[in-house]
Amino acid sequence: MPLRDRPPPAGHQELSAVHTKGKPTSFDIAHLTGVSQSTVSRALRGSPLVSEETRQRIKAAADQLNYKVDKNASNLRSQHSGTLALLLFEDPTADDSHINPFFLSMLGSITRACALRGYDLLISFQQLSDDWHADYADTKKADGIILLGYGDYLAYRDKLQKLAAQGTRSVRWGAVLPDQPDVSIGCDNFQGGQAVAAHLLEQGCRRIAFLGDASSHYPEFFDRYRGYVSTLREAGVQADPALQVDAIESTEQAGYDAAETLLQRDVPFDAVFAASDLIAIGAMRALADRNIKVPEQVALAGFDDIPMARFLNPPLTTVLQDTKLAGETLVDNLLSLIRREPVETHLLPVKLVVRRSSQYGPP
Amino acid sequence: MPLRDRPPPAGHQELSAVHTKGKPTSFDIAHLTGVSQSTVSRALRGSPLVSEETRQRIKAAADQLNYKVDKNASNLRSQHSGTLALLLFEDPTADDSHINPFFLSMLGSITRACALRGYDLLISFQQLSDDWHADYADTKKADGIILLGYGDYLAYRDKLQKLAAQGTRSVRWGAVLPDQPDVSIGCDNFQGGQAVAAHLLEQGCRRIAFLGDASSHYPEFFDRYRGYVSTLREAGVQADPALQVDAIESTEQAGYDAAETLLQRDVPFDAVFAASDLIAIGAMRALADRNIKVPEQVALAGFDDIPMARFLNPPLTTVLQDTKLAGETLVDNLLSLIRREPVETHLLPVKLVVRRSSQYGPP
DNA sequence: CTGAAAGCGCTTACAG
DNA sequence: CTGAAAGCGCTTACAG
Repeated sequence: MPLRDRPPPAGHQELSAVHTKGKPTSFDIAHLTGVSQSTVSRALRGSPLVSEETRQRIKAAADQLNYKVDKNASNLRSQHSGTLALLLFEDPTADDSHINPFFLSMLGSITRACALRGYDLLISFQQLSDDWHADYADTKKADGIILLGYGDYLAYRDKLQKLAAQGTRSVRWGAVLPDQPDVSIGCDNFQGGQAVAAHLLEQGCRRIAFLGDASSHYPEFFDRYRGYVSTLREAGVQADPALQVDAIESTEQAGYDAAETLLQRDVPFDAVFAASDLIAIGAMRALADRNIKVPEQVALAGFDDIPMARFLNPPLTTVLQDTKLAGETLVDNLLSLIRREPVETHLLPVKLVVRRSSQYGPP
Repeated sequence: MPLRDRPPPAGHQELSAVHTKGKPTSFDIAHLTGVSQSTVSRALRGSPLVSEETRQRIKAAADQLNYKVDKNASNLRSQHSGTLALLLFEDPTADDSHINPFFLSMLGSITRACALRGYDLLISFQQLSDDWHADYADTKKADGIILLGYGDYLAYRDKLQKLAAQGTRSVRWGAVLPDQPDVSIGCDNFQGGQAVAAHLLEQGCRRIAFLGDASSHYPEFFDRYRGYVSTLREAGVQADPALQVDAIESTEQAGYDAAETLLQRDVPFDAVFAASDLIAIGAMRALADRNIKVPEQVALAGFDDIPMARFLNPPLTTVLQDTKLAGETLVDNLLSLIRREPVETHLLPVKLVVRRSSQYGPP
């Protein structure tokens, strides 16, 4: 009652018949080298239980037959996949080929961090409305999930809860909040907001508008806003509610619209702090459309330091988030989680990058 | 001699003991619904062999237990993975978080195309020097591979050959060449080069420089170059070899350096056609550093239409590659290959996008 | 339409 | 250090 039709009857072991069909298996290597299949498996995975000489012979045979371990089989047996999944979620956008460049940078650094640690990366773009908890980890395609995206936190929060309840290992890029159900890693948005406000105050601005949602729906923007308010207050400047306009979508269009709204309110302002670079770009266009000069009439700053920020006209002052460190931190913490080690939330440092958009006078 | 310790002895079938340990399996669903495991498997995969009533019961039980098919097991058994792999290869770059934005767009559209067709996407960034043939397909983690990247074609050509020899199904984004070992899909670079040249001639330019490698090492650039030369010739303008400078790396720095080289040659030119937008951005900076005005003194055009092209100062005239269509075409053709259907190479249309960088006078 | 059985290609106790 | 066996959780002939 054999479980498999191979191995062939003894005596055939040295025959090259093993080449004939399909991809070679560990049994083929075993026949070729005259050891058991278990030994082949051990040797190839670097087990110390195999003698050096045997290992060499087995590796040589494997190379010769171009043998590769079948991951589906090894994953099934060992119950882990050596794969992480990246879920990039976003508000549904009309033009679907435009992803926020900041997330694209993150994606790059996450991919590299995974590769360096010997993990593969599955990637998936999801609408916030999708049932994205029900995926990779459940089907055993991934050992853990990295969540990345802007969106209404209160709307996807129960999805996070569900993920956690199912025991799915996940880390999320985002604000670090007191009562969150998951592990999150984010940059110090509060400090970033402070840095921008301090810089704009230094430039002599006093009526600094904020473009971006300032509520717990968008905690990252909210923290940036709070940092800005706190620094203004320390400087004895009152944050005028008429100078805050929502721009929830972190797109150029949302930024344009928010700036328009601000302009229509007809309250004076001498600076604009946009909650993201994309919003800043839209605001820049709205100001240009009204012939308002940046930085001469209005100073402008963004957040993220996406690649195009330095190529804008004028180049955009913004807050650099270290995406390389962020990607590595996300991956390392997820791997800790997978190994069932204790993990804490992290707050990564940010750095103000001053460019011409916020500086009065010539560069 | 049971192959598994479950199912438990008859009579326990209705017990909720199935919940107790780990993730549920198809056997758990079978016990719960009183059918065989085979039927569960069939029902869940939508086999017409199962009665509607049974299927409903099984689905309900599966939902209740939050059962998900283990992909490792089903992939192992059915010998396909429902996954494609994307290999993004690039010349080694110092700063590893900066990927060519054009490829990032492609990545987005490929990801979406995969999702729409029910496939998962593994992604991996590779150095050209790596042995990247030896990966996903061999280990059965992916059914096929999409190759994407700039690089020295002659250098990675035998890797393609090796891939093909191993029977790995793959498609590549790139130039469509006569004797290539694989299926490639690319945009009509020749026509794009023609369009740029025709436009610049129309603007009155006669001494049009070309920044980018013009050899079979970089077939895409070469095709753009050939399109440019052919259109010049048709207009009775001789392409001056002194006006062509290599910029093999498709980075801003390479563009800057190429423009510098051109300027040092001290030959007159009234336009620059950069083989990619990144090269054009570098050239723009080099020209600005010498106080040469674009477009007043030198018209400038790029290729790719990366997102930042329209935000440059001045906005960059360039050639739009339809990344959405490109991603879909790549995925569809790879799926055809996997189904062993005949597949041909494709040439996708391009579109000239005229912006201020190439237009004399005010916009 | 349904079930019992085989088997995908590994890893990992277990025994020596 | 090595081998024989069990078993990971499915899919898919095969038989009814």
